[in-house]
Amino acid sequence: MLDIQRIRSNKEEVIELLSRKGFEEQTIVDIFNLDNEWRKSISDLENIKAKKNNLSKEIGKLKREGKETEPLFKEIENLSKDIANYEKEVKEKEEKINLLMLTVPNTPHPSVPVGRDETSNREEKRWGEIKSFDFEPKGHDEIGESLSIVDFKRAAKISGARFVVYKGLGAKLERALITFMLDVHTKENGYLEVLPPYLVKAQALYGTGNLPKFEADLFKISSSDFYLIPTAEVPVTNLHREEILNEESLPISYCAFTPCFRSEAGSYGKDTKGMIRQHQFHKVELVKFSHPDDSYNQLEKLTLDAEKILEYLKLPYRRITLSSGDMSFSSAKTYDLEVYLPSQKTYREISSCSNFEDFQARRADIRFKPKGGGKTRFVHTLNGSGLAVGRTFVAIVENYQQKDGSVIIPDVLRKYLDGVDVIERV
RNA sequence: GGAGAGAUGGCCGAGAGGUCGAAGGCGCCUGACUCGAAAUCAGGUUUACGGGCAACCGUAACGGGGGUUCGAAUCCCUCUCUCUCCGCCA
Repeated sequence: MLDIQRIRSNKEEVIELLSRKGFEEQTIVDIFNLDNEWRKSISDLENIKAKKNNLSKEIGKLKREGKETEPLFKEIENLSKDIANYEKEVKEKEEKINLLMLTVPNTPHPSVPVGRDETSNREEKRWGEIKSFDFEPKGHDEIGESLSIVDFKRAAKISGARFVVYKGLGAKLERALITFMLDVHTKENGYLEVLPPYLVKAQALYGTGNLPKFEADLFKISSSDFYLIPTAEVPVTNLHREEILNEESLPISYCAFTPCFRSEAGSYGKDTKGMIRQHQFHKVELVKFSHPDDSYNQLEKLTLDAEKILEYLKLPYRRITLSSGDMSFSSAKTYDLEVYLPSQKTYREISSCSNFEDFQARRADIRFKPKGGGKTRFVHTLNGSGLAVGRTFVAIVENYQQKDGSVIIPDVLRKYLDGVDVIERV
């Protein structure tokens, strides 16, 4: 949620910034006008209330002195009627404003390239060498099935499309990746591991900005008010909901492994084969709560922490800055990390690292008390995948495939796989 | 799932229709004393919103929502959460 003060005092600037995200001006104008009306009404309302409070006090005083109070009651009755009317008006305006405010996306940071879609994304760097194969590299789904480490057909039998069953060394490789990533982040990068609930209340999803706009992307439990988390970002960011943190404790860095559940509504026909786009996948997520002055520095660090995993695994990748139009609703700046997939001869997203500034903190009410005293301020929240485990699995299988259909295990993972250094057909 | 108890400021804890934004204690801040510190003494110490250049003024908040009343932390309804006991389960 934006600070409504920004709309009050810098309406034109907010409109311009949001237009970069393709957000229409009218909503901001509506909010601005409603807010003006609201302030007028609330001011009137509070004046009447003050009058009534004074009369009530007066009655108390007269009663104690044993004096007549009857004459005051008529006046109070009128004031009460006025109050009821104004209250209704104020409440209606508040609700309207709130509803609108929840649909306003975060403003993009000035460093974000302006553009309407991914064609305006800016490549920041490339790392690693793209392997040249002396054969036609296969897709991970084909390799995986021939090695019997994944099974799409049986997954479909159980759960339908966009699911996979990992088997044998496949299951073990997935598990190894999770442990490996968590080890790096907790032992080398200074994150505290948390293991949060996978079912959350709607309130948590409002906090991160997934609701109210993106209900269709989520799985909701029909027998209760729970939603399945689309990412660990939701429970972990809400860890400090409605809290006032110590300034000295910032930045707070968490990493969390969770499954993620996404309905993938509207992505029919996209990535239908293989494990790229699933209803359920695993992810190790990095989440930071930062001092506002430090958050862009923390974004760089967090992105490097995610890149480190790719570098340890020797997977070629590039970093891009998403353009204003390609960025998510809540984000002020996002780096995507894309790993190279030989079968597609292109880079595919494997991590998305964002600074939300105070957008989520405002929604979830996460603040800190400045050291020298003064008003509590909202923290900045950040998060990034470190990494999407399923897609890392895909990248390893494809990049480490050999002509005979086997897959070499990257050095750093072997100790997690009881020393297995290659997955071969049995 | 059944029965009961509870939720008050950063924390503990009083308050049982008006003088309560809320006693008292702890903590924290400032000052005095001290070479300095501890101890002691004095004062201060919630948040959000609106108005104001500001001093400050107003409104709201005692778990959330609603109600009774001129007036609610206090009475009523409801929801949530926590604790205890029983059942069930990993």
